[in-house]
Amino acid sequence: MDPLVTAPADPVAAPAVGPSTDTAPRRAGRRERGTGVREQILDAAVALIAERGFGATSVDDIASAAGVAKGSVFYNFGSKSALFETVLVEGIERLTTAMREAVDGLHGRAAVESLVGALLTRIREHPDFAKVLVAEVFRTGRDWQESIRVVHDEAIGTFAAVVAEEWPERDATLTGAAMFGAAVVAGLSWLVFQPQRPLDEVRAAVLDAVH
Amino acid sequence: MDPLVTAPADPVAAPAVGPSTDTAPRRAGRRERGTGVREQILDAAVALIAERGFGATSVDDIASAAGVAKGSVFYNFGSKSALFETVLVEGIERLTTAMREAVDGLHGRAAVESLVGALLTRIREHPDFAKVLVAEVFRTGRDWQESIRVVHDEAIGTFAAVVAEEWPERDATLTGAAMFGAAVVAGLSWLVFQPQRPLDEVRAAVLDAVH
DNA sequence: GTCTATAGTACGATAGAC
DNA sequence: GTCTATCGTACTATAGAC
Repeated sequence: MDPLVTAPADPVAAPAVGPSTDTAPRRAGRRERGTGVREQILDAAVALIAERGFGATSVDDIASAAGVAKGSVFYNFGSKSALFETVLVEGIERLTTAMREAVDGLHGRAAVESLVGALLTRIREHPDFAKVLVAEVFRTGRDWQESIRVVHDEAIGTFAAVVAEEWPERDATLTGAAMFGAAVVAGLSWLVFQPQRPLDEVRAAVLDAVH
Repeated sequence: MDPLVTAPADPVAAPAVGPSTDTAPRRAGRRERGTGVREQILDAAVALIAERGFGATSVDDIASAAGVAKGSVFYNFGSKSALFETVLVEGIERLTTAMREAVDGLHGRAAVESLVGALLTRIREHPDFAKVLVAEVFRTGRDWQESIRVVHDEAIGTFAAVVAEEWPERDATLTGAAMFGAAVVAGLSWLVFQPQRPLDEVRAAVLDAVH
């Protein structure tokens, strides 16, 4: 009766090296994503919080999944809440950038199609952040409420701008929320419950539903 | 740096009566919703968990919001997880019933319109459960995963059945997920970010988006 | 800048009076 | 069946070695 299912392999699986197997552990030459203590912690945090939720994920869990000591988490982020807020803010930036690039120069139906495709692509490539976003976006009264409001306004606002420009008779904000919701819920249903299907089918279904 | 902040007035504000100010505390004559220890606990739990999340809500918080002692929570539900699973299961039952009644005898576009209206009405009347559902529905690997899968399948399946019957060329499950997502996200955006607007406008916007 | 060790607290759950 | 009191644990955060 236990989950397993999705859980697509831990980000790092705890190398758990001692403090000084290498004397120069962070030479900072060329560095890929996920390298560097800070990035490792962020990656581990988003993966664990997506599965279990913020409250059910301890800093111990995050630290050992990232292969660092707990003290390093607090040194780099100050508190568990601040770590989570960093996860949100960085994820929002990436999501917003991708959506803005997708609509750039497009209008009306073509803009919606591009936006839905970009959103589904991001959900496929970063499902953990998508889950965290959905779980937190309607929750009021937490430390990171302001960051959440930004996600909501940016993500839905991108759809709303297209609606306002092309279909001025519609309510842009609510229609934008509906379109965003259609793409996100279909996208996560796809990844969580039937991940083998190709992206094109999902995009087609969303566009069938929202046109 | 501690939370506090919002915490918008407890549902019951802890009457905190001693054990026997009344010698016959539960005569079980006529009883409205929310009366009875079990129902008070469930109501308090869904309200608090919707705002703060499962992990950030303690059994102490739930007990005092419900005006009962912590021991009563464990006597009635056995564990914090089991309490939450009860919240989910009972909410699912009510949601499913409402949606099934809404489509009964209808087909195609009329069925979709009725379904969206029923869903928005339920979200307005029980926003706490809607928030909990959205927060948990894509999370894998928790105690109540099976209950979550049931919510997903029932709620989306109701839309999917309409799609399968009326538009057999479409992918019923994904299209149903998109429609469900459109209604839920627009509905919660409405209640959380612009609650003054009338339901009709929200329904119209959702139907604009999904037609 | 990362580690280990620990302080201090809050939590889930249980036992027993009433 | 609900209460109060308490047990044991696990957690966030900090201090200090390296």
